[in-house]
Amino acid sequence: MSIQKNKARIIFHIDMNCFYASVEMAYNTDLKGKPVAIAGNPEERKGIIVTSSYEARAKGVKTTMPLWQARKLCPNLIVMRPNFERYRAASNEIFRMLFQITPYVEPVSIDEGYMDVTEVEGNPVELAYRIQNDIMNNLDIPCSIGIAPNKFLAKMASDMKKPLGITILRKRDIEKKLWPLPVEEMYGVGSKTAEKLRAMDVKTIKDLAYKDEYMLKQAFGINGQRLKSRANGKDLRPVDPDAVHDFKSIGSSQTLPHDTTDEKEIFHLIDVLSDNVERRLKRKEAAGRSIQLMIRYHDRKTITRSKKLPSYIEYKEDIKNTALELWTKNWNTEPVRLIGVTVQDVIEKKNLAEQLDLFTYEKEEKKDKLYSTIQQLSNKYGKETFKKLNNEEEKDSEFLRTSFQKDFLDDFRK
DNA sequence: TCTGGGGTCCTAGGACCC
DNA sequence: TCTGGGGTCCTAGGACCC
Repeated sequence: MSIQKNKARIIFHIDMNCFYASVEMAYNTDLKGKPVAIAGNPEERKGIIVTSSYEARAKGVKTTMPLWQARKLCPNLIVMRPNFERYRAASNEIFRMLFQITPYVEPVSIDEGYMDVTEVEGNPVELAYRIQNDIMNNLDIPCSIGIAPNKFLAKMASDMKKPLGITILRKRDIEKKLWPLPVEEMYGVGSKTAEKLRAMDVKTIKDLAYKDEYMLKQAFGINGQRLKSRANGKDLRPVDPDAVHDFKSIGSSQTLPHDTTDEKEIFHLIDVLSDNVERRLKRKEAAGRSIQLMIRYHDRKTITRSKKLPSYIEYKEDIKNTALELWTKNWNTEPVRLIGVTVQDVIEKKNLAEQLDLFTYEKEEKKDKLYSTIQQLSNKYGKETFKKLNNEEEKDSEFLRTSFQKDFLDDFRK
C-alpha cells in the first residue's frame, strides 16, 4: 500500500465526547442524563474537574474548575474519582477497532486519534458513520469525527459538532466554516497567544490567515508562521502510527495536602514519585538519562532543575538519589506546594541495547589502542616500564603523569 | 475558597570547540 | 592588543494540549 504524492489525503480526527464521563455512564447506566463530573481527589484541595457530562456543562461546570466552585454551580453534581484502568481498557478497544480499518492510525491521547483513510475503499462519510455507530453500539461511547484533507482541518472539524457529530471540512469550506471562528478557538492558540494576537488586531482565524507573516514571525517565532499557514488550511504532517512509541519523558508529580517545609515529608514524596516513575519505565521497558526535579512553591512559583547522567538509569534508587541531590542543591527553604520527578531522554531498552553494544565496542577499541601504546612503550623503555604501568603504587610517578592521558590510565587499571 | 497531572515542542543563554 | 562566526550540547523556562 502506498500513498501517492499528489493525491489529496482523507484524514479523520476522532474525538471521544466527555470520554471519562461517558465511560462511567456506560458502566453504570443509572448515571445517564445526570450531571456527572470526574474529579481528582474530591476531598483534598487539589480537587478539580477533569471531565464532566453535558448535563453538568449545561450548569456551567468546566474542566479545571475547582470542585467547590462546580458544586456551587450545580448542587446535585455527581462527583466520581477517575478509574484509569477502565478508561485505558475502553481506549484500547476503540483503537483496536480503528486499526482493523487501516494501519494508518495515530493515537494522540487516551480519547482521540487520527486516521489516514485515503486508501480505504468506499465512501469516507459512510465509513465515518460506521465507525461512530460501531463505537456507540459496542462500547456505548459517543464520538465526533472530523473529515478533512489534513490533520489540522480534521481536528478543527471534529470540534465543530458535538456530541456525535460528523463534520466535513474541505479546502473550499474554509472560508465559511473556519475563518469566522474567533482566533482563540484555533488549535495551537492558547490564552497567551490569543491575547497577543488580539493586541495585533487579529480577532478571527481569517484575520490570522491574512496577517503579515513577518509580523507574526517577530511576535511568535516559527510558531507564528506555522499558525498562519494552518489558518490557510495548510498542514503536511503525516499520520504516524509509530508516534506513540517515541515517548521522550516519563514523570510523576503531586500536590501536597498542605504547603510544607518538612523535609521528611518531602523526602517521602520524592520516594513515592520515584517509585511511580520506575514502575512506568519498567512497564514501557525503557530507561532514561536525565532526571528533572520540579518544585512548586506556596506562591505557585515553579522551578525545574535537571541533571544529565553519564549513563542510562531505570531503577528507583538511582532516580531518587539524583532527585534528592537536586532538591538539596536547589530548595530555597520556602514552603512547598508540589513536587515532580521526571525521567527525560527516555529510550526503549531494545534500542538501548544497540547503544550499549556501540559503547562496548568503543571501549574495546580504546583498550586495544591502549595495549598497543603500552606495547610500544614497553619496547622503547624496556620491561621495567611495563611493570610500572601495571602497578597501582606507581600512579603518581612523574613518568606516568607525563606519558599518559588520565583516561587511558583509568581504563587500564580496570 | 482558586487553579491537577500527564505530556510535547520551542527558545534563549552559556559553555565549549573549531 | 583585542576579539569572528558557526555548530552543538546542556539547562531552564514558557506556551500549549488533553
